[in-house]
Amino acid sequence: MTLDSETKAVELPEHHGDELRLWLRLLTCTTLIEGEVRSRLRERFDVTLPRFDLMAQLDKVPEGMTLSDVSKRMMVSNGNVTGLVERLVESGHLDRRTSDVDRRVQVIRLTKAGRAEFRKMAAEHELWIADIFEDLTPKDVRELMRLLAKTKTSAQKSARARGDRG
Amino acid sequence: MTLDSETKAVELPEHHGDELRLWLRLLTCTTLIEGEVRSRLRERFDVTLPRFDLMAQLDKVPEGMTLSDVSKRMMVSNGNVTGLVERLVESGHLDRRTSDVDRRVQVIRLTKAGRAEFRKMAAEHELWIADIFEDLTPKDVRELMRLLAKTKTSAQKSARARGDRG
DNA sequence: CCAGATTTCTTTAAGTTTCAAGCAATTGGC
DNA sequence: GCCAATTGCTTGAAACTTAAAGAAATCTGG
Repeated sequence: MTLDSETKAVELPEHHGDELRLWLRLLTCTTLIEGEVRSRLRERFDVTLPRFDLMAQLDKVPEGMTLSDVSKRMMVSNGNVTGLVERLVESGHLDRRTSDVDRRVQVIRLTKAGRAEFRKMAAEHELWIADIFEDLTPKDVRELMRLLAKTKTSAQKSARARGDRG
Repeated sequence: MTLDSETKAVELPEHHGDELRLWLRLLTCTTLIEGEVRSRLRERFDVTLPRFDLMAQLDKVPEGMTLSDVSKRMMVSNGNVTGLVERLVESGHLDRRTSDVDRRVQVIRLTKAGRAEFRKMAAEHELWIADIFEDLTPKDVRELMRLLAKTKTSAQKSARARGDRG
């Protein structure tokens, strides 16, 4: 933040409207896309977005993850994951077992059927996303990636500075 | 989308991973910021994000809005708004009355107390957002605004093309 | 005027989400 | 070995959310 000599008086209320508008636009974009993906998942596969997201996390790690890992990666609360996993185990998509080395820990994995179903959904999902972002040039995509990376870092810094633990 | 002569064979599976990564990054940023704002609203004002968002919509229109208007603006379902409004009327933040010209319609407004409380929260909220985006230069902000506008248009087009109605 | 379609809102069921409190297992210090 | 702190997960209450179905009011085309 550059201060050109004395233009910035101490009491001048700063102008933060631009950041606020940026945040609202970011939120609008995400809500819009999320709603679209949610609709398509429901009508095409009769699956909810949280279930899909959880399965997506597990697909990346064949050997499985603990509930805490999932919770951190998905940025949702522990209790939330407990319920989600319960329903996905119930429906046969997930396999759950207690860790041998630490009996507090639950390790969950995709079942064979769960993985097959996820892969099928993921393939289409990727096409939906490509379609949703179709108007963006490869350069736009790169530039957005860069700016969002910067945004993420900035937000994390701000969260850490506050204490992170409300 | 430019086709340079014959480089693009019909059967070539296209590469869509970049768009997917972009979507995940967008989602991460939003989730991160939303969680941060949610925490601060709770610890500072003991208010939830949906309540704050609803009040923000109403603050922009002193004469009030119908529930449908709110629903469209917030991009949430009708039933959702019904419950939210109910609780905010209960707590004295909102005023609700049936339209004179159309008895199906409910018009809601901020009460004096509701408006005062919202303004207080909004002022701090704006500072939080500025802090969260602090690392971004004014140019970054402009560029992000531009690219997100393009993203929004693209997503809306994609949604419309699908039918928008499940 | 009137029957059918549409719009606005509410209700219902199922699921998602958070926070806070609590339990069980493990770890670390002594 | 033992006690305190920590960690991993579950539970419970309240709120939020959606989709779908329903009720009430309005609109529309005979």
